[in-house]
Amino acid sequence: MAINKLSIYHIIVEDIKTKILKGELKSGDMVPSENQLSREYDTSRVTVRKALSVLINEGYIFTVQGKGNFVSDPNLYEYEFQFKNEEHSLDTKLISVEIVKPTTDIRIHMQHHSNDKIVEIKSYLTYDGDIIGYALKYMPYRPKEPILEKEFHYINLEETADNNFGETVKIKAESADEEISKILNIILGYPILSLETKIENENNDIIGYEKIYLIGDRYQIIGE
Amino acid sequence: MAINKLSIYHIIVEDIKTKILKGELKSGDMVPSENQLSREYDTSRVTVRKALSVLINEGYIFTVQGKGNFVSDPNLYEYEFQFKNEEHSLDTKLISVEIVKPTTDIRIHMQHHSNDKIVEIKSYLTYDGDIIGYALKYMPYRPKEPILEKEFHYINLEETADNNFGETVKIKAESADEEISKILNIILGYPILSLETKIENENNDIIGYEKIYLIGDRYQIIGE
DNA sequence: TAGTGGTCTAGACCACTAG
DNA sequence: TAGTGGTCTAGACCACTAG
Repeated sequence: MAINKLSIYHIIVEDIKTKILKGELKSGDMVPSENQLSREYDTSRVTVRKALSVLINEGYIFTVQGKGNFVSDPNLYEYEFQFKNEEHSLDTKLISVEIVKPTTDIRIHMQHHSNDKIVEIKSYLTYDGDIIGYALKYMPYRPKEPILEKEFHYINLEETADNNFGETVKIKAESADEEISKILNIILGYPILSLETKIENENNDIIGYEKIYLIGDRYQIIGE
Repeated sequence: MAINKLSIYHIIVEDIKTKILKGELKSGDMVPSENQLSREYDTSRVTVRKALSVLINEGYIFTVQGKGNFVSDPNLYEYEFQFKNEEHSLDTKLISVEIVKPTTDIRIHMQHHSNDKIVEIKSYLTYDGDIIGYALKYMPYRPKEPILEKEFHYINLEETADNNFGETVKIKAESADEEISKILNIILGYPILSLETKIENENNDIIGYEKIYLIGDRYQIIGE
């Protein structure tokens, strides 16, 4: 096997990875600034940014402009999950599935600190065929590792009863906004009851985030 | 919504994407060399490389040192998904599936701290054919590695199995805002019941986010 | 050998964040 | 305001490819 001469940015990448793996840099910690790293490695800022881009791309850190780069939560590189319907008359109808860049809001909800794109699933909630709501689901998306030939499975969001993981639910009364009103064919400001769900694993990491918008004057959610 | 001024590298990215989508650049075709693009866009090679790195990252092209950059196999960024409808009365109707830049709100929800695009799925929730809600789903998006010829499979969202993942759901009663009211065709302030779900993996990373908007005064959800 | 991408310099100015 | 990341310049030299 050939021994590759490490370029400066590779060295920086390996150093920071090592610090993260050793625990010297923990989740949420700020990585030394670009200027600091430039001085530390006696290199240009461009080279430092090249190194950071690699780390961002691999999910080790994430960037917040004006603040710095921060260590991500431990990543999952495989996402297998599906969405499941409630076992009631309430049903869903797929609107769209997209792989997108997550918004800040979504990232916060999902505690998604990496640079990874996420899967967004939009669907209608129907009851006896009628659209009574709108559901938004978010999941981290990751391509397979080059070596690993695995498939991504999106596991049922609803089925959480039989697992050991936790979930948090928020129930809100909202007014239909432009997007939602369009989607649900209701007027702006129309009251909406929303259910926001965070799916967590045994480490309390959020592995999924879902928000369901129910047309507010038609349904009332009673839950826990 | 703010209008983002396009940087040079963004322009290059969009131009090349357009050419690929229009078929002017086909799978296997060589992208103009870095020097050619530098001259064409009257910019530095560093900026051109920045643009190419974005395209590489998104799976549109791949690099071969000493030869050039080449358009990836279209199949690489296509993804398949299925949706299963329970035979219940509540149903969903797909509105759109897009790969978009996440809004701040979405990023927060998904705790997605990068600017990566995400998959956005919009759908109606119907009941007996009537639109009763609107669903927004978000998932991280990642193109496959150029070399890997794998497909993305979006497995039935509704169909669940016993999985090891968790989810968090927020149920809200909202007032229809402009967007939702438009989508759901209800007046501003109209109550909306929303269901927001975050799907997490075993590491509690948010791998999916969904928000469902249900017209609030028409339905009542009973669950747990 | 000519052309390609890979790494890197030593700056510059802009945008965003927080006090 | 000071510090951070974002974009960009106008070069340089190295590594790889193919004729």
